[in-house]
Amino acid sequence: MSRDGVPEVTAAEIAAGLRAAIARGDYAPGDRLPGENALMDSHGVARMTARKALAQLQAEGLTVTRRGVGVFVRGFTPVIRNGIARLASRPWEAGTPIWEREARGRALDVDSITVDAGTGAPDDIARILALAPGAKVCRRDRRYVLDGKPVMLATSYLPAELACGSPITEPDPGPGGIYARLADLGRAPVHFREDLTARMPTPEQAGALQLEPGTPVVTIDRIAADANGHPVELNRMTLDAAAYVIRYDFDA
Amino acid sequence: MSRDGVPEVTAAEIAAGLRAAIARGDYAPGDRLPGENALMDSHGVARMTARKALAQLQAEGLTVTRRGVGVFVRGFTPVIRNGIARLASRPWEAGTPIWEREARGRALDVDSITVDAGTGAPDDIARILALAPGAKVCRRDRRYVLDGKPVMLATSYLPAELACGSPITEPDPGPGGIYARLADLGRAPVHFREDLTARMPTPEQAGALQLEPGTPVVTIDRIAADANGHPVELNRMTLDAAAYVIRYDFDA
DNA sequence: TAGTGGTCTAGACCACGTC
DNA sequence: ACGTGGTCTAGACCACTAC
Repeated sequence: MSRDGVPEVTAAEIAAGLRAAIARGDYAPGDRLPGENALMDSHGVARMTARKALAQLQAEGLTVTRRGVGVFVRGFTPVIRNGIARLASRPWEAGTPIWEREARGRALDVDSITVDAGTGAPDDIARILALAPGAKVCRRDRRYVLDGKPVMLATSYLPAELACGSPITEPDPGPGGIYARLADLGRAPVHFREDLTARMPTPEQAGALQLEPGTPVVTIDRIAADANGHPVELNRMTLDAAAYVIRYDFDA
Repeated sequence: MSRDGVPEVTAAEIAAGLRAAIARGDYAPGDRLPGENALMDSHGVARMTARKALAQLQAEGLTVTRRGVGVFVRGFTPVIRNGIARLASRPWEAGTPIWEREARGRALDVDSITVDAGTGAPDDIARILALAPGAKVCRRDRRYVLDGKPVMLATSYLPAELACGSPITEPDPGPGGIYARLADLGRAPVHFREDLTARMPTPEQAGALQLEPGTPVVTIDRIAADANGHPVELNRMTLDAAAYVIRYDFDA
C-alpha cells in the first residue's frame, strides 16, 4: 500500500501514460479511454487520484468527459477564418455576406443578434474608438454557430453619432452588412487592425460558447478606420479556439 | 454540517466569490488571495474543497500559486508582435534583425539556438513545404526570452537542397537573417501565410516556456513563399499566450 | 519552526445516461 | 437497475518558503 510514504503510482504518471498512448495512436479521436473505476482497478489508486489524472488530460484539451458515459479522446476539425482576404473591398461592395465565405461547405450561421442603438461606452471601448469617456455607442451583438454549435461571439461598437438613424441600428443592415452602410455614409472602412490574445474563458464565455473544459478562447479586437484614419468600428470577437484556424495572408 | 445532502457552499461558489472579488478590483494584480487554510476556516469546508476552488481560478488563468507562499492575482503585461509590418521588405534588406523591433524597450533575446543541417522531414512538414515524404530539411530551433522568461519557441524548416551549404545552416546566418540569405540565393520570400491556433500546452511546451498553469499557447505556422509561389520556409512558432498580443494591420 | 501549497487514501452520496 | 462521472468529507503526510 501507499498509505505511508511515496505512492507506487501518481496521478501525473497515470496521466502521462494515457497521454503517451493517445500520442502513439493507441486511442484515436473519439475512442473511449479507461474511466475512473478502470484506473482505480488497474493502478490500485483511490478514486480522487484516478480523477485527477483524467482531469489533467481534460485540462490539456486532450479528452472530453461525458457524465454517465465515459471519457473520450478529443478531435480537432477547425474552420479556417481568413483574416485578410475576407476583408478585401469586393465582399461588401458586391453584397456578399462576409461570413458566408468562411466555413468551406459547413453551415455557419448567425444564431442570435441583438442591437442596442445607444449606450454609454465602457472606458476601454471609448478609448479605442477615440471617443470621450462615456460617449454613446451603438452596439451589435451576434453569436455564430457552426453545425449547431456556437463558435464565436462578436460585439461591434460604433460611435452613436455615426450609426444612429442608419440601417446599422437594424438587426439586418441590408446587403453587404454594416461596412456597406458605412460606405453609404461616406465613411467606408479602409484600414484594419486586428489584435489577438488567447486565454482561458470566463465562465460566461464558456457557457455561451458551450466550451469543453480545456478549451481556450481567442479574442480578436478588430478596429476599422476610414480613409481619414478615424475609427468607425470596434468588433470584439471571442472564438472557440478548438473550432478555428485563423489565417492571415500577406506579401512582403 | 454538510455530511449528508447538499453542502452549504460548493467549490464552484467559493471560486465564483473570489472571481467576482477580483473582477471588482477588491484584489489587484499581485495581491494575495485567501489560501487553502483561510478558505477552510471562512467557509467551513474540507481542504480538498478549498483546493478545488483555488485550482479552478488557476485553471482560468486568474491566479498563480506559489508553493509555500500563497495564491496571488495574476497580471497581464504582454508584448505586441506585429505580424505584418515587421515582414515588410525593409527589415531584412537593411540588415535589421527582425525581432529587435518587437519588444518596445523590453529585452527580447534569443536564449538558445540549434541548427540541424539535414534531417528527414515529418510528414506534415513535408506536405506543407511541397516536398516528397521524408525529404531532407534544414531545421533551426530557437527560444526567445523576454526579461529573462522564455516567451516563444520557434522552429524553422527549409528544404535541404535550398539551405545546405549556405549560411542558413550556421547558428548566425548573418545580417538580415535567413530571409536575407534566401534573397542572396534568388529565392527571396515575398508571400507569407500565417495560420494561428490556440490550445493548452503539452507538458513539454509548458516546461520549455515555464508556463503558469492556466496559460494557453498560440501556435503560428508561417509559410514563406518565393516569387514563383514555391514554399521556401516553414516557421512553426509556439508563443506563451500570456506574453503576447498578436497584431495584424492591413488595408481593404 | 511554522505556515503554505501539493498529494494521496478511504468512503460516502449525488446526478446523469443507458439499458 | 446499473455504471458512469461529479462532489464532498476527514485525516494524513510531503515539500517548499520564510523567519
